[in-house]
Amino acid sequence: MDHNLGQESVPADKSRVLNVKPLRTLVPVFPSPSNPSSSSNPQGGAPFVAVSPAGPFPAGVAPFYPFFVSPESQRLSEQHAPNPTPQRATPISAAVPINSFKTPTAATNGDVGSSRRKSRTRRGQLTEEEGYDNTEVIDVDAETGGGSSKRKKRAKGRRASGAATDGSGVAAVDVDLDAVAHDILQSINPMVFDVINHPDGSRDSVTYTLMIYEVLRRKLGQIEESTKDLHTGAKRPDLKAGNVMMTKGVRSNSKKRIGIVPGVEIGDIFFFRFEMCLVGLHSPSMAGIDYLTSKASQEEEPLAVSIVSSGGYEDDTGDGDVLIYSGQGGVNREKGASDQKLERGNLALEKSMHRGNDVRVIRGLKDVMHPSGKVYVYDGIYKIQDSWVEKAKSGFNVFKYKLARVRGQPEAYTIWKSIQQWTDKAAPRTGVILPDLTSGAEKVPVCLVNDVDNEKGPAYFTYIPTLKNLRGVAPVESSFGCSCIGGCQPGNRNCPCIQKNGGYLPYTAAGLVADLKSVIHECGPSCQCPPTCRNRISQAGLKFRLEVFRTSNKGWGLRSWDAIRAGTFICEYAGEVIDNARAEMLGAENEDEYIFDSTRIYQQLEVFPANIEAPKIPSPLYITAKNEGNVARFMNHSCSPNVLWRPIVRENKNEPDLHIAFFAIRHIPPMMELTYDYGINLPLQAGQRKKNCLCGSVKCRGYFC
DNA sequence: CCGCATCAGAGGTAT
DNA sequence: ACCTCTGATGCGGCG
Repeated sequence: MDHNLGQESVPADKSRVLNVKPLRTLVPVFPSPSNPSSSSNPQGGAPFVAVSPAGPFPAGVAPFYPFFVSPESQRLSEQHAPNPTPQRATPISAAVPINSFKTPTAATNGDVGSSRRKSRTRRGQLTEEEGYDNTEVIDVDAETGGGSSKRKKRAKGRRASGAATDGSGVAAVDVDLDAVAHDILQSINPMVFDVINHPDGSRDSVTYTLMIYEVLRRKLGQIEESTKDLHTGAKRPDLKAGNVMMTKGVRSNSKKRIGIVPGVEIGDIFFFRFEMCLVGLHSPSMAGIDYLTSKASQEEEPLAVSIVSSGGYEDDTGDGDVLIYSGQGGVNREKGASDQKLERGNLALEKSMHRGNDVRVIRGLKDVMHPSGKVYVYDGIYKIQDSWVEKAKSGFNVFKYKLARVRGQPEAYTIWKSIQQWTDKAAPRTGVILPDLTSGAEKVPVCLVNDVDNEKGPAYFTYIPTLKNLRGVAPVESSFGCSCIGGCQPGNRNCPCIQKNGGYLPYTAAGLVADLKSVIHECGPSCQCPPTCRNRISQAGLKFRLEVFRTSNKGWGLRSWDAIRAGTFICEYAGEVIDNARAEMLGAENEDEYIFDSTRIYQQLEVFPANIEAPKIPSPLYITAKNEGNVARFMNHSCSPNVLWRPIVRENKNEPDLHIAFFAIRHIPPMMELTYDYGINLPLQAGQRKKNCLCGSVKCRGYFC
């Protein structure tokens, strides 16, 4: 937590800054806090307060943040009203009609969004009751185009997934996937659809689309594996989730376009082909070449739009800015190999070359964290320089295209290449101060890097990989853990740990959090399952090759050499558990900038407001990482964070083992800073200690605690 | 650990 | 109806 208290402040006494030694004894040296307005912070009482955007807010507490306002209007409201009264932050019933879910009937989907938007606008002017009554609910099922043959009876009505959380802890046997998807879509903040349905994409629309896809995909996968023997469930959750999104029109940039795609940034990464489809980057669910037909482009000839290079055709080239791409065709399921023809994608590439058109390039790479899977890196705009025909090994003709990256674009694929070189020791990582600041305390080294200025490192602290809890925590209901000798199995309805999580394992097979549940119940000391149990994700230590680096204006920060998938556990907040009084004292006097305070309110995911309830955390948790801590102490604040924390309770007879775990909330490309929302203490008083926020996001609210 | 084969799939285009 | 640089899984070979 390297708050920068004004970059103008003078760095602390440099003589105290370490230069050698095991970094186990690194201790932070902070510029003396220049925030005089510290006042006592009466935050007692309220246990963890997580304000759902939909409220309700704690008595006497006003929302500090206009949750339901679009980024644009939000900026305005912040400019004009320092203490914004959220005009639209009215409570919304749990069941929100998804009135924007008109299935695009016309194949030319460009205008669908606008018509939908219009209806939404009109709706926005209705009174609250009218706006949320159910008369206009569109039955999602009635509109389901494909996959209807698979639909079963909806015995449980709209709450098929309710079985997962009804407290019985028993997963429903008869789970209707469409009903589950329906429920998830229903739980989405309607504001999100206003953003998504805009014909032109935006960063928000892309982010929301991907978040919804993730939740759908993981939920469907979770159901699938827990009901495997019953032949219900989607074998390919990625496809099923994508199909649902397409059918319901939950997608961005549905109109194909040449060149940049609004809201999709160079360097963005994807883990499924469908993700790129849903945000309008590359539509085909499998094919490598996307193109506009002559009809769609109103031209005489087809034109290429984007290509995915997945290495399937040996497209290797040493240069990160040049790509040799093979055409499509020449393989037939039954008839085997043949010559490729100048048609479809091949023809489109040819025409694009002659016109000198932009072509988007996505590079598919092997995902080192998940060797079976791939990661797709959007590498920006290329132009086709050359094309020719080659004889492939099979003896048949293959089209080849040489593409060169347009200059002046942000780095993307080359970052991956650099990291690979550092890994292979083919090139040194410059600016390394320490190769491993954990001194071996973690399984993976965490290097300390500064290629910005002359700071030699953070001040002394002791690196500890996990939480130190000297005082007992108030007991929750007694539990004695599970007896899953070989590890907890998805379908096991008798496992008490699975029951505590509502009938499903909280983590997917890939180790991602399946849900946005407020509290995660992991197996713990009183369980008989092995450390490799899938329900012990947060106990396995660091997996990613993290580095603590010097930011340009926020002191030290944290980032990763490895790409991090949304939903992945990153690390816990290690440190020393302290009590409320001590936390208040240290915090109020600005003696400790490394306090984690579970009572701080932070912006919840605005996509699923109704999904978020106040976590039933046994008691408020205060942790200081000033003298002892792990990598989490270096994570900076952002108002548009890419990381989120969740409380984790580990089964431990009468002594609940409470931890704070950090998860990625979106895909994070390598070397992008990891940040979470520190939140603020409530009630927020004028002049209360606040820190100026430097996150630079358009959603920046200006301060945090 | 790695490649290979298998196979059910999806959207979009072509017919 | 046809096409496709998927993605999960299982097998056999490799060192």
